[in-house]
Amino acid sequence: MIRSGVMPDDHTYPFVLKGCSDFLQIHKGMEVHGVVFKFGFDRDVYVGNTLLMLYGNCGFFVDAIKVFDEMLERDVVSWNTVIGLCSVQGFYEESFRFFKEMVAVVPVIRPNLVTVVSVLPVCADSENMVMARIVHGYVLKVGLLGHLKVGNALVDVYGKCGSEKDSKKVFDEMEEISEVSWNAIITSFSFRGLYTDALDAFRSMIDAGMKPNSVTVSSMLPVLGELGLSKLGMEVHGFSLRTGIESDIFIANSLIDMYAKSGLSCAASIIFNKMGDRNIVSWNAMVANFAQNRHHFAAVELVRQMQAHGETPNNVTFTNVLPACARLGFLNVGKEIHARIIRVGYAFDLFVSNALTDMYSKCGHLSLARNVFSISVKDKVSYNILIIGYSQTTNSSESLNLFSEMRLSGMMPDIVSFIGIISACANLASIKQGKEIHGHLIRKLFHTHLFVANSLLDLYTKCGRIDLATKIFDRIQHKDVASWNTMILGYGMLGDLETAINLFEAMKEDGVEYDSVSFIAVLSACSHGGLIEKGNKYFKKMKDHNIEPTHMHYACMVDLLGRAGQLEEAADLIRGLSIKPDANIWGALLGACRIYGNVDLGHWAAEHLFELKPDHCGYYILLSNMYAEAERWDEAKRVRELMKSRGAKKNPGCSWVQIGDQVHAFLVGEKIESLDNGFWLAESD
DNA sequence: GCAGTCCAAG
Repeated sequence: MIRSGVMPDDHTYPFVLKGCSDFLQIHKGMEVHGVVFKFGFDRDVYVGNTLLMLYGNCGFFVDAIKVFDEMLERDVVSWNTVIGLCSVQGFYEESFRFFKEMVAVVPVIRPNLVTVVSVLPVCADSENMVMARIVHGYVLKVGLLGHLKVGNALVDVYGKCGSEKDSKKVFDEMEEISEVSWNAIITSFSFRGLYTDALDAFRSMIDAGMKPNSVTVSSMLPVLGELGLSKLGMEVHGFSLRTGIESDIFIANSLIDMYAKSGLSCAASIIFNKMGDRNIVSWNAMVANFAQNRHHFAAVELVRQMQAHGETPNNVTFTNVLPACARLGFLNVGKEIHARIIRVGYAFDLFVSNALTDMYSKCGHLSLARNVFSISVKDKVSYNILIIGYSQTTNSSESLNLFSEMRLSGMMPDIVSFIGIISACANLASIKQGKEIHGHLIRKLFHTHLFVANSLLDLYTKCGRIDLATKIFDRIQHKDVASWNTMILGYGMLGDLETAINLFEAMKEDGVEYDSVSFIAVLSACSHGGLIEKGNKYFKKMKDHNIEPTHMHYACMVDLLGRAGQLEEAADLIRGLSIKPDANIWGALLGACRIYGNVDLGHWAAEHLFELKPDHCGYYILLSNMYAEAERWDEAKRVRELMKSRGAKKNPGCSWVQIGDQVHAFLVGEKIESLDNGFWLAESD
């Protein structure tokens, strides 16, 4: 053009600049900017707007703002562009400032539809309800509400700001509704955790004759997963296959999530394996699938594999894999991950730091958990993790301290916090404090919550108030397996074995499936009552319920046989085990040998216990006492010396609370030594 | 220029 002698004018430059902007040719663009400036064309509003877009698109945000500031004339496009740029950069406050300026300072230029639908998502991202209402007010004032896109954006923004009621109100008043509107209202509900409402909206959408699209499906699948409606999920899966949207990566990812949350781990794996291309979300969903469905090792392994596939773990990956480490007790893997988290800068992510706190707590390192907690941002969940963590240690009173600290820092305790402190009171056998909390719960109407009621059962049974526990138990509408188990354990502990066994039978009639703990409860009741036949019957019954006996079940059986004096049978049971016997099993045998004075078998059991728990003084004392009773003084002395040489420390004296605690812990399957040892220990010490 | 997938505590 120039070569042919025609001079470009102010109508030419916007096109040239637009070209530079679209192809991110910043250097060419700057050259043109120079020319424009030289000829004074930059005063032209169109030229100014294209310069703004050029710098904005090429990532030169500061230069873009400079252009905007220096513009002599601005139109609505200039304002909309600068608002859009701020929004892309995440400068939410600047977006709002420009919007407000536009409304107030510039009377000729009125924000239009484009402005509104640019600003509203910014309100949504920053969850700024105040700003959303300001924009909404403006929309009403200038009559923009009739526009479908404005309505949709409002429905969305209210949902993201946490007010599904406002979403619904806008939605109901909209003149025109599209699938986008339906999708927006569905996500509003699901964002607030109102999954049933989301499902209702989805059904209404179909009733209204609107066809769900891929966005609808990818928003609905997590809802179905949360509600555990895998059947409906499968139907939606079928729908996706028929309509050909199943190859959409969002859909595939949410299918993995839906199947994972419904406990259908294999179905999730099939989707994952079939996927053509995967992104980080696909891998994360799959890690979550393994972690949530108790394939903890596979979860850890998959994080390795994803890196072999060139994917870098992010904050979500870490929050997914840490619970798996916690459950496996993989402290060292957890520490490695922690180091990695610090290196890549995710340590300040709330979810990540909470997952780390929980990992350390579950691995039994409360002091490390506390370290993470103290240097991180905290929310209710952070406190709850530690409250629950300490509640299961000998330092349960720390739970109560944290509970007060949490309230002092202005956080409202929720159901989980209460479950934690009730559990702490139960471990402290602190009935007075427990009752106070119970009263508090009633005032808050939390007491009817199943998990809360179950922890109250635990409190009262541990404190020996089975009468109060029974009162609560009878009032629970839909008792779950834990409610029944706690009561069976409670009666078993009290020695009311008949009631314990009756409850076990009643549980089945109530339609509640037995779990592993139910059998521990009933077997220990049988062993305390010397009910060998019943015990054997229940032990055999486990197979019918597809429950693999664990160490604890075998320990109960050894205890059952041993207490009844069938020491050889108990020893045979141990010899025939396909798993390596643990301290509980040997401990049960040793306890029984002590009762019947069988020194040889006792010695055999103790040898294994010394190997498994060399620092534990109780076993040495027990064996030494047995030799002493058999008047085998030399051997008694030798065991005492062995104990000294290994540095095993005597436990401080046991109060009845600690004994009760050990008894209960034994019954519910904690790895604390067997019942008798607790009593003997107290006696020997 | 409006709608979408993965995340911690019981």
